[in-house]
Amino acid sequence: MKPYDHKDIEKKWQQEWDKQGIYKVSDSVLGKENYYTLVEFSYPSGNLHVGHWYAFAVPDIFARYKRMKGFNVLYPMGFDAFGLPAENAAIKLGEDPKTWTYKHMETMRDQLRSMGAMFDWDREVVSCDPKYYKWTQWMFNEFLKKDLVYRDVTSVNWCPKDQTILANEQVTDGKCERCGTEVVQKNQEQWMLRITKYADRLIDDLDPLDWPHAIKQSQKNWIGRSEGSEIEFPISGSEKKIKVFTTRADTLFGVTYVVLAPEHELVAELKKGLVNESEIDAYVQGANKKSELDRQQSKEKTGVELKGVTAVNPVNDESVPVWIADYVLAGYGTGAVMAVPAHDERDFEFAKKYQLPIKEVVIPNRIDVKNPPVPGKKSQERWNVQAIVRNPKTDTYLCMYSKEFKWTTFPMGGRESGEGIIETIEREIREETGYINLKFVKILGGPVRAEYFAAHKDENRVAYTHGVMFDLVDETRVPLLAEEEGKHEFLWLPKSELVYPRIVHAELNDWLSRWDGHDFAFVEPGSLIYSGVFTGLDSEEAKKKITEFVGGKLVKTYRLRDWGISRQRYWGVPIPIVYDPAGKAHPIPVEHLPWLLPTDVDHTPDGTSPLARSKELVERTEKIFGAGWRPEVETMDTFVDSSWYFYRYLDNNNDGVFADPEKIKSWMPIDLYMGGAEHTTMHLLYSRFWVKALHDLGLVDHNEAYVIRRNRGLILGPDGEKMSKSKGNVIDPDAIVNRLGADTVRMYLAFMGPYGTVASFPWDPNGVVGVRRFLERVWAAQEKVGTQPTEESLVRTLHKTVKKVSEDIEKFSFNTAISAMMIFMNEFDKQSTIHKDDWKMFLKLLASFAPHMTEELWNTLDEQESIHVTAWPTYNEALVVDDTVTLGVQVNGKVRAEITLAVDATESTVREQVLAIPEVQKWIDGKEVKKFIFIPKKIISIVI
RNA sequence: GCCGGGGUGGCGAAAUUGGUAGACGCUACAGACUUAAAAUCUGUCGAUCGCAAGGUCAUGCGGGUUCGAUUCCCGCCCUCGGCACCA
Repeated sequence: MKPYDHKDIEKKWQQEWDKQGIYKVSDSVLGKENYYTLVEFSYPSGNLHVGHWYAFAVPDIFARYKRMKGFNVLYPMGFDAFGLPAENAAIKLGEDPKTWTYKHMETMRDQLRSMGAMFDWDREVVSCDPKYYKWTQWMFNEFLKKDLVYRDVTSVNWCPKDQTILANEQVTDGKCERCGTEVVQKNQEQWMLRITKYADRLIDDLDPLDWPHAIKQSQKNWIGRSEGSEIEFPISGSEKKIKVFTTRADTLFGVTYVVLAPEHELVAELKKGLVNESEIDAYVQGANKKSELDRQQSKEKTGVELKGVTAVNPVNDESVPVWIADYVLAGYGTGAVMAVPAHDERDFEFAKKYQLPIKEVVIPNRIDVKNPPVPGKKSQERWNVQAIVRNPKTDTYLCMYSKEFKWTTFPMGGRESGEGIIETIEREIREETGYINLKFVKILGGPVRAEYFAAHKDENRVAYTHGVMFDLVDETRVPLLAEEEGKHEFLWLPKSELVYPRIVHAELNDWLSRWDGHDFAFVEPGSLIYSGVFTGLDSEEAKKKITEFVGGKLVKTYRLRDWGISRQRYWGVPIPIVYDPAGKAHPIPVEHLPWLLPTDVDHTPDGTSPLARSKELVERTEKIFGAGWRPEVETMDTFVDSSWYFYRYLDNNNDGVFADPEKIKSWMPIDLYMGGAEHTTMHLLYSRFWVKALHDLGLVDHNEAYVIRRNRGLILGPDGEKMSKSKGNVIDPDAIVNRLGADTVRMYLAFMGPYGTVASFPWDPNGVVGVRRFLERVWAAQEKVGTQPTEESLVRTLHKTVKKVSEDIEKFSFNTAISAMMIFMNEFDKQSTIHKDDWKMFLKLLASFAPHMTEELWNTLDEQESIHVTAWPTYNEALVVDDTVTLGVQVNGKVRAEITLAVDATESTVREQVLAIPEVQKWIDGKEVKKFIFIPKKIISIVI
């Protein structure tokens, strides 16, 4: 036997497979169903790291398995080749971005080939190839026709020194990462895509997808649909109105001021001639300087009043002051809010800081669980006060137990008309309990509404109750009223025993939360109060009615913004637009596509878009469209490239269409899409939008591209930290492949933990050696292959292994599949021979994990065909079911013995046998067996 | 703060979704082979008490449901990831 020389074997078979073309994928194969497995294509950064191996080599196991299972599997590979790093290299090293990119792709192709994956390289897609971006441009024009593309002004990061727009990732701590200059916000006209038009569908269509819950949730939050009202506040002495968006129209009576975002269009007009105009200017300028991120990071709220300007609350004609503050975002809702400090935490904080009034208009609404309202009884509205009387000496609280109704209450009573809260409750305490020397402590906030049935009056009550706290000064008591005498027992209870519903007040939990006296806004829905005719309504109902009453509109708003795709960069898809001499934009007709990226561009930044420096581009434009015509000089965001690349794998050479509709129909939607969790709200959302847009254009017949989505985890360095050069914990896959082989590396990655769950796994240099040891044992076992029948118990193990490995691969539990194969080898080591056919069966299981080594072993068995085109083995059902099973025997829930029984044993046949086991006898110890539980194939449990 | 994952030996992890917790691998220790080392092979390996048989405790913490809970319910703690003034 030759030693296991992975270098030889891997090189040999990679060449051989190439020669035989066993990974060429046809669009249809008779009798086979198409199966499309996809992993996000990668950026050609120049070097394959362990992350790439994890991303591509492990799903290759799955793809190979599916193929052996009889599917026509497509598992393609390509490059997301436009992007910033190539351009940075051009600026820094003076290298041409295209040369740089193609050089890196070449290196990476070699490295990817070393994986021994089943990529069909004939289908490769490269997003910077004009044959590809021709169709990116074509789609842009199709979207333009359908009004999905428009031009708008948005703010961008601008470095005044480098005279260039910066991506968010090029800004660190508000400074340009290249030169350290403070970055400012600049308004810039951009090409926008109307992704917001699809906001509802992007949310609603998520439900049926087999995607991780986490992604669905994040996308929903990211889109941030919220339903509310738009309400207009007229400005006193002006024709203008401030339109606000609110989700809490029910709190309209509680508005005490209105706030505009600093960028709000009305600010410039309203500030004119105000006493504090300069202060306002300064504030607006300050806000402009800060990026959105900075603004959100400062915790302290700031603002400035538009002194002299007032807005009119449309619901009650009250005048309220108008402020500007940067906690209000120009880009969300209407850029203006009505402030209700009593019911919104941010408004509350702001109102406290600037001493603005706080008006409570929504109160908690409780329905007593113990004495709920009785239908049919008459209902009475009451204003009540409850007293929480503390005895400071014992730290206990005064409660009254009613002998008649058998309930415990605080001293309480109804307010007579005209009577004050304190006055009322002091009277009630005196009359009901006799205590007279009390010290007032505080009122526990506003009233709480509660509905209950008052048994002593046989009527339903809607009570608005205040809570008041007192300390007992001394125990002096006066005689009770005659009618109160003997009705109650008085209890002094510690705070821990003040629990609802033991104390029957439905308001109790509200008192307890207000107890420590710290103020907060009541942001929950509740019942309206001090709200004119709307008083008593609950929040939900009031939202609609109040909006209607003031002539407002019920609207949906989204956090999601339209997608700005313009980039003032070189290395991207040129936006296929030209401007006529009057400056009007025209799409470039399809016969001139691809609209090529010019090559005569100097990459030194000079404040213009690089394409603007191309002479050739202008000449080309004038030649085609006429004198005075000018080209668009912007390129597209690279997320556009990756929004549709999966169609191009299906038909990557087609010059007449982005992909043949028949081919699209036969492969799409993608059966399985694996990738990184970092793409949750960008790539996965953009491409969903893109596919829906193509669908609406009638170009594809599916509405979603990815049926199953799984996110993979992350491989960490041996120290458990993220790999990084500065930490010196980077694992170079090339070196390990060289030392231990591709089969070992891909199999170890699969063995580290479950795939398809977001977790992180530290690379263990010893662990990978362990996998290599396993492969060595398999290699050595070829010596034992013969024509003698295999020992029966090993055959059984083999068939069980087939079952287990198949099931585990389906679940992406490659780690346990490998473990099952290890168990088989452990069994096999005890035997001296195995029959050739059984050995082949095992090799097939291992083939998708260790494609090179198994091919070599397969080949030595005089097989002509590649192992990878053979069929996945099937197991014999009779061989995987055992006829006996070992069960634990529990006595009072603790396992005390084991028993091996026939699988079809029944309770009646085993009962005597189980009770006779000495260990069981010992624990029963003559006691009565109360219960005998027999769960076939699971457990026996005896209760004594 | 909000949303979403997670917390199981010295480590990576298993556990048919309520049924004998820790499969498989790594590490460590002991032994065999060797002049020696590496490699390989054999054995031990959750904690604790015990000479042993065996007992007790153990799946982040505290409760609950159940004959039985890593799994279900309630309340906490910790941790990782994402988002964060969204009106």
